[in-house]
Amino acid sequence: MTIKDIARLSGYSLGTVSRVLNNHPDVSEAARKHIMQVVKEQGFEPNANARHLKMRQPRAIAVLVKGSQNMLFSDILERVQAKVSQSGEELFVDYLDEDSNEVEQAVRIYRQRRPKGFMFLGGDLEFFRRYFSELSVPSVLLTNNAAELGFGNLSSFATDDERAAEEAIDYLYENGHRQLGIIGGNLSVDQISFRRLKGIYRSVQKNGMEFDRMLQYEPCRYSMEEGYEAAKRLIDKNSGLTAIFALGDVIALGAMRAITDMGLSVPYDISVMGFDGIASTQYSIPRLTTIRQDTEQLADKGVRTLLESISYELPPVHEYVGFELIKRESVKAL
Amino acid sequence: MTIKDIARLSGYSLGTVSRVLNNHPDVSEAARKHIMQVVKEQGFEPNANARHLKMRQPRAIAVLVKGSQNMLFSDILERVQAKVSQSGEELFVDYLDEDSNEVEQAVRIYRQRRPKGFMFLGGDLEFFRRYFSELSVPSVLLTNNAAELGFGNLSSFATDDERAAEEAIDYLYENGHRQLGIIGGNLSVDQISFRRLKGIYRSVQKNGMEFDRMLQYEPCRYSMEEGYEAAKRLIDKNSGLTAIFALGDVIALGAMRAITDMGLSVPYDISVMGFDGIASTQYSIPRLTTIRQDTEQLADKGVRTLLESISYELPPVHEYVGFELIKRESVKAL
DNA sequence: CTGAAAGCGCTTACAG
DNA sequence: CTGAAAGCGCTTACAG
Repeated sequence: MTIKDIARLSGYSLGTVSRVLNNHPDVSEAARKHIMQVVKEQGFEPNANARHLKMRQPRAIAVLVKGSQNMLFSDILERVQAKVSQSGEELFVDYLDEDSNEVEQAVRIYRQRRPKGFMFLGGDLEFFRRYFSELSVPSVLLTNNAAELGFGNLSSFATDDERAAEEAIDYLYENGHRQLGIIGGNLSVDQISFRRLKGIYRSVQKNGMEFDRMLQYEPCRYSMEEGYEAAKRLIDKNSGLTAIFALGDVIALGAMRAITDMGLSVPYDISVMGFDGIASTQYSIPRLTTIRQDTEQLADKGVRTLLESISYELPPVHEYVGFELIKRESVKAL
Repeated sequence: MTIKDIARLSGYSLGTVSRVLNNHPDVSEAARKHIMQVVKEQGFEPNANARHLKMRQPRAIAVLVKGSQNMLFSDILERVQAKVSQSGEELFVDYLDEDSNEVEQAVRIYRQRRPKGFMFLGGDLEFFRRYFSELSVPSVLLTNNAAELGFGNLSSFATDDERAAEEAIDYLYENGHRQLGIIGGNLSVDQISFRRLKGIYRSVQKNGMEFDRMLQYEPCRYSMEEGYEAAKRLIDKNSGLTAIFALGDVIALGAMRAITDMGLSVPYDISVMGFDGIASTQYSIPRLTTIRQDTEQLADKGVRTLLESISYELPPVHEYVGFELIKRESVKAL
């Protein structure tokens, strides 16, 4: 079933059928009606490959997601999908490992499929610095700020990780905690955890606290499993801790389990705080105190900006969206 | 940059370049080497639209996932992706709402993109019965058994939900529980929960227990939030329960939170058991006793069967993969 | 082993 | 308002 069959069946020419299918104005009402009816009857849908080949400006927007198990990203993706499909665009979703090169992958996808825009859920600025110049279509990076890169076709929306982490530590400080442990991330590689660490230092200094990186920090990846192990290592080498700030909720969830397994209680022996605000933190026992990233804003601004910069020539924008410190049960006042 | 440019740059014809790109055997070593070098230099990738348009037998496999927040499906998807990309195939992933019609969506995708196979993560047999005949490419349904439908191009791999649920209840019975509550699913619509319910009834009868559907069952969707509410409703109307079996882990996690909020303890006042075996059940407090579905087997058999039936004409296969009852902390012996 | 040519299913100036 | 025709970037018989 091709457009040719529809032409034959309707008695009109190829061109007219195509015009009807593409909602061109210069076609008679009679033709439109008749052709649409045949299209319905046959359940015909134009072949996307042929269409894109011809149109040179394809409909699809590609989304690259770093980590398929990342609940924060699934949350954002779900919203992005709703908004994009509402605007009639097509979405092409691709998942990558947490530490693979999303920009190289985007370049590959660009050459193969010519999407008209890219949305990155998570991204490493180093990869962007090195490879992004090969990408000429409008793009948006979510959850990481790319202002310093200065690319003309790359916008970004993120949480102000530094300020958010600073507030987290301030909150712990206000609640009487002086011996803090930090788990998660990897300062040398990952800018996001680096920024959060920076905010942590700022609060530590501002409040006149001590911070011994050897004794109070354990890096780990963003998973419950690694959060569990990191918390154990940290507590093993530093038994004086009264609170642990995890750089991600899943890390925090793993840490709470580890603390419990060590015969300690959250929050009576050790308080725990997370970062992200994923749904399950509301149902954990105890409920997790965390910094909620505004996934709705992130998705909304991201999609709007991407769509706009596909339609018009616009300068890139780099914005922080609000975050919220959610006080729940996992932090105790000393 | 098209294949034409590569032809010009390398001094060979279009056809030869194409042959090199597609690894055809009948091309000289010299030509292959030279052309590949030019391709490398230019970072050229053939346009997928043109290729698929011409080849009529496209590379892509489409995966339809019901529910983007479903951790069981993300787990399976991650494995499916690894296996498929390892075999050099392309993957097209599309997410749907939990209750939207995946088969209609597949028909739409088929007409637009002509994938050479479909993989369904989750699926409603009613939708398959009504619409699947419009799909003529090899397909595999995961986590639900489609044997009764008898389609020649649809295989399926699933957990034997009935037996698994029966074992779950047996286990609760062996541990002294007689007053059971069940939450989750919706017998009238959803076959999977219907099968689990069937297994539950079987165990109940076999063990000579009582079961009053009004007082011992609360349907709900697969989310922590609904699990939370369902558990509350159930306990409110029936205070004698000693154990709750949730038809999904996320439901169970929500239920544990609800029980705790009611001032009760898991497992000392009420035992809780889940279904699925998602990773976070290992880190919840208490750790959740559950039925683990074998996502590795599901993904492996699913991908292998799909790939094979794309290459050869094979009769469909419908198999159950093993499951495992994981005994953890949320169930107490009475 | 290689080139010239047809054709995949569409869209869109160009005439009329 | 409509049709005939060119062409998007590829692949693959068909000759040689």
